[in-house]
Formats: sequence, structure tokens, C-alpha cells
Amino acid sequence: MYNINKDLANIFKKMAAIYEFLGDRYRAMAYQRAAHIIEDLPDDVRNYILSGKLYEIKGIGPSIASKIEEYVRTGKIQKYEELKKQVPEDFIDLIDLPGFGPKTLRRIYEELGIKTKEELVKALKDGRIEQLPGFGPKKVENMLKGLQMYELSKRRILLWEALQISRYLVDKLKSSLKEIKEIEVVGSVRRRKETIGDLDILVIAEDEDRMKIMDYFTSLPEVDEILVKGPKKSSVIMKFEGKERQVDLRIFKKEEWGAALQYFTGSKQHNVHLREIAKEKGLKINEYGVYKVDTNEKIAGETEESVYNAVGMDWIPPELREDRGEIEAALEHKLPKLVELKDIKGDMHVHSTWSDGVNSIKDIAEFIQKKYKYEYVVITDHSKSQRVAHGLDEERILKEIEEVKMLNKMMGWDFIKIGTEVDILLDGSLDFPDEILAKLDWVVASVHSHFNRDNTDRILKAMENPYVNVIGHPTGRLIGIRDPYPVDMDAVIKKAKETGTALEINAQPRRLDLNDIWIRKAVEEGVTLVISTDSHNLGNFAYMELGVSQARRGWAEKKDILNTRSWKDIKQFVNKKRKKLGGVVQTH
DNA sequence: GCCGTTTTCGGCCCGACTGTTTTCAGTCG
Repeated sequence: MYNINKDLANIFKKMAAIYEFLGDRYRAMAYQRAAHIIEDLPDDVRNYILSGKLYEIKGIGPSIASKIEEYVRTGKIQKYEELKKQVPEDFIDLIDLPGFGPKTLRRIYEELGIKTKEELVKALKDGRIEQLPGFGPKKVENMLKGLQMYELSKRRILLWEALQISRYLVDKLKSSLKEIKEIEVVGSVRRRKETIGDLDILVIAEDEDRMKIMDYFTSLPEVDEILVKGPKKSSVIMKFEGKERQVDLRIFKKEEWGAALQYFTGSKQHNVHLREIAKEKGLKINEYGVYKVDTNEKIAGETEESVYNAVGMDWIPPELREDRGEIEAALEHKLPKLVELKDIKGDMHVHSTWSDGVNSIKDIAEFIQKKYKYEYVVITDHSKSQRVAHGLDEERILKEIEEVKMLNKMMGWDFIKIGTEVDILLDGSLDFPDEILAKLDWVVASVHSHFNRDNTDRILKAMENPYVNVIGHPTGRLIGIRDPYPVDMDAVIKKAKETGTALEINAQPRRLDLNDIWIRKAVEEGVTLVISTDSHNLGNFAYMELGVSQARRGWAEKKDILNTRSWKDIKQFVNKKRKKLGGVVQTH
């Protein structure tokens, strides 16, 4: 069964845009919210209909629920078809462009009769729009710029790239300006979302130093264009390796810092929900602090903890701030104690020169021991079906096992563990016979072919093998490049629990697979997870940070992540499954 | 269109900056 949540979310987003154009702001907000909710659902909406739970979802009322049912039944939403006729087709997308709001577009449509993007560009250039009352040359210029940026502004960058840029800018600003007392990158970077649009930076400084900081910031060599420049906020377009990014800088006072961090970290839905609760308690939250509504007395704001505490909540880790239940949990003091990078004891999916990695096993082992202080590393080279990756056949993997034994002897202890990333073949069988798999410490099984067919049965069958310990990158997606292959993840999660197989959180920046939604589902079902870097060179080991933040976004605690445990415990995990499914138990 | 241990009607987060204005609407995050 194919997941239709995304299709529905897209329709509701478009309906929201149309309602905004029509001037029905609040109805637009309702649809926008519904779109987000549906996108975040861990299950196909059809399952919610079947279980009668659709009407229990907060934010989905009778009207939107009936539209969801209509779409499931007929593949269409009649109301949407009617709405589309009331707005020129091009305008639905234009509403998202910088410089184009609903009011502006509406006037251009009504007063000039413009219906397409081409006509719009023409009218902007020949001065017709500039002559409308309330419009002027600057506004027209900004609209043209908005159109130009269309493609660019829509493209999001990977979290990893955003983190590199963020850290560079923070270092640069902090080391160049002693006036900056504190600096932090906020927004979706701080929440560790898998892709990032703009970068938001906050600093603390004295009032009299503001303009000096803004002058320095807006004249950095990477700045391509200044969009906005004021004493409290500046906005620029920066160019990094040919790619354009919007970067915002805001300056606050020390006593406002916590409120500012909270406000600009978002997400928007999280903040709206938080403010609603504050309001119920007679409080008002803005980016400067928390205030009593009746007396306007400021009661919190210097630290983020004080802001959350003021409304009766525990501090919420940024990775959870998506309005997916964290606010309710914080009110009840039931937030999870999330896994941390320092909890990680080893990496369990690594490629060496034996297949398609660039470093020898010896170099990998020495590097990891020195830099990461792990207790173990598992080498998991490809199996023979992966010809392009120099996958190993039976003969070569036996030699690899010998090499690892030899290296461990040299190092004086069993730091290196030997495993494989074995291909799950089309029929669900594996690319190595059980006799080989039985000799290994750890087996990752992954799908590397036939991405278009339904891969559920194939993966379920692989999980039934007593030697398969974890499913690698379970959905096969590549962010921004390839959608997940069709797979019933609910069934995979169930089977994982049943068979004692772990699921991987692959930390490669473009994979981050499982994603946050599926991690949460797996955690709820009590499935064990493994965070692995799938490293192909020494630099890749740093991706562990991304895997951990993704796990945190999925509400995972230390106990949910296998590689926070010692190797003794991991061996127990392996043998438990082998025993249960009739495999040969590891003794070494 | 959604929501409600103050409300089933009347709200729906809030402030900065810009561009166009002689005091503010529109946009943005």
C-alpha cells in the first residue's frame, strides 16, 4: 500500500494558498496546519480512517476529515477543484515567493487582469505595476528579485552543509568582534532538521555596539546582497561555493537571550502552540521575554529554561520542537531523556579498501581509537552482488576475517569486529550463505537494487534469517534525489520487534534513514536501533553527530540505541536472535 | 476551518523592517 499522506498534504497546502489569495486568512491557516499534521503522521491516513481515529486528531475537524475521506474514496477533492478555478494557476505558487503576498497578488489580478507568470514579469518591467497606488520602484525591484530567486530559494541544503557554514560564520564573527558576548545559530539548524532553508544567527551585544556589528556582518566577503539592514536585524544573501543562502543576524540584550533563543529556534507550530498555552495562563511570550498580561510585568526571559518554566513546562530540547506532542509531555514533566553523542560506544557500519572504502582496516582502527575513543568498530564491507563496490565473495571475506584477527592480535585486544553489509537479493535471500554469516560478529543487510518495486516481502524475509542483525538504510531514500522505495514500514517495524532485528539510523547526510517519524514509531514499538555512519573514508565518521540528532528528533533515548552499549551486551543481542531462530551461537 | 475546566461564538502569535506613506499596510519569520 502506497502512503498517500504526502499527496494530501500537498493538496491542503495549495488550498491554503488559494484561501490566502481569496483573503480568508484563518481558513488558510487551518489548512496549512492540517497539511503539516498529515505530513507528520507515522501511519497512512487510511489506517486512521479504518480505526476511526481520524476524528481524534487535533487540528483535523469534520470538514477537513470529510475531505480526506473523499480523497481516499474518489482520488479527488471537489472543493479543491472548484477553488482552483478562482485563482490563476501560476499564482498558487507565487504566493510563496519573497515580495509576493496575497494582497499584492490579488490587486495585480483584479486591477490589471494579469493571470500568468509571463504577463506578470512583463507588467513589472513595463511599469504598469509600479504605477498602481501604494506600489513603487523599490517594491517592483523586490518582486523581480523574488522571481529570480524562485528556484534558488526553494532549494534547501543538507543539514551537514548548513552546520559547516554555521560554524564557519560563528567562528568568524566571534573572533573578529569582541563586542559579541554570546552567539548561537538558531532556527532549523538548532533543531537539526534534515534540510535547511535559511540560517538564523543571534548575538548578545550592548546597544551602542549594534551598528558596528551589523556593518561588519553585511560587509563580509561572502555577502552577495543586503536585503534588510537595521540595528536589531539584518538579512543578507551569502554565496558559499557558488550556492546562495539567506543569512539573518539579530542582536539582543543579555536579559532577553533565553526568550530570543526560544522564539527564533521555532518551529513556528511549536511557538504558536506554546503561546496559546501562555495566553490561557494570562501570560504573553515574545522574543524579549514572558510577561503577565494584566500588569505587563516581565517574569522570565534571560534563559530558555526560565521561559518554559514560566508557563509550567520543563525545558524542551530543540530537536523535539515540532509540535508533535512535546508541549504536552513538557507540561506533564514526561519528556524523554534523549540519547547524546557522548553515549555512543562504537560505529557498526564501516567500509574499508576490501570493498569501496578508501582506507585500510588498520588505518580506520587507529584513527577511530585515537579520535573517537570508541570501544569497538565493525568493518562491514559489501557482498559480491555489489560489483561496482568490489563486493566480497566467500573466499575474500574469509581472508578479511583473518586480517582482522591478525590486526587485533597486533593491537593486543579485540577492538575491530568483523561483519558485512550483505545484499538482500530480489527474492529476500542473502548474498552470502549462512555458513559464512555464522562466522561474523555482526551482519547488516541492505537493499541495493530494484528501487521501484515493493520491497516489503524481501526485507521481511531477510529479517527472518537468524544471522541478520540490522537492516541498513531501511527505506533507501536519498534526500532531494530519490524517494524511499515502496515498503510497508509498519510491517518492517513489527517484524523487527518480533525477530529481534535492529533497524539502522544511517547517518550519511543525504540518507538520514530512518527518518525522525519512523524512528519515533520504532521507539514506541520497542524496536532496537543502531546509529551508524556507513563510512567510506575517515572524514565520514564525524557524521555520527547527524545520526544522533536524527535519533533525538525521533524521541530516542540511550536505551533504544544498541551502540550505546558495550560489546558484551551487543553479543548478547546477536545471540538472542540466533538462539530464537535456530542459528549457531557466537562463542568467541 | 478549528477549538473550548472561563467561551458552541469569536477568537486565531507578535514584533521588525520596508516602502510607501504623512501615520500605516504589507510582508516576513
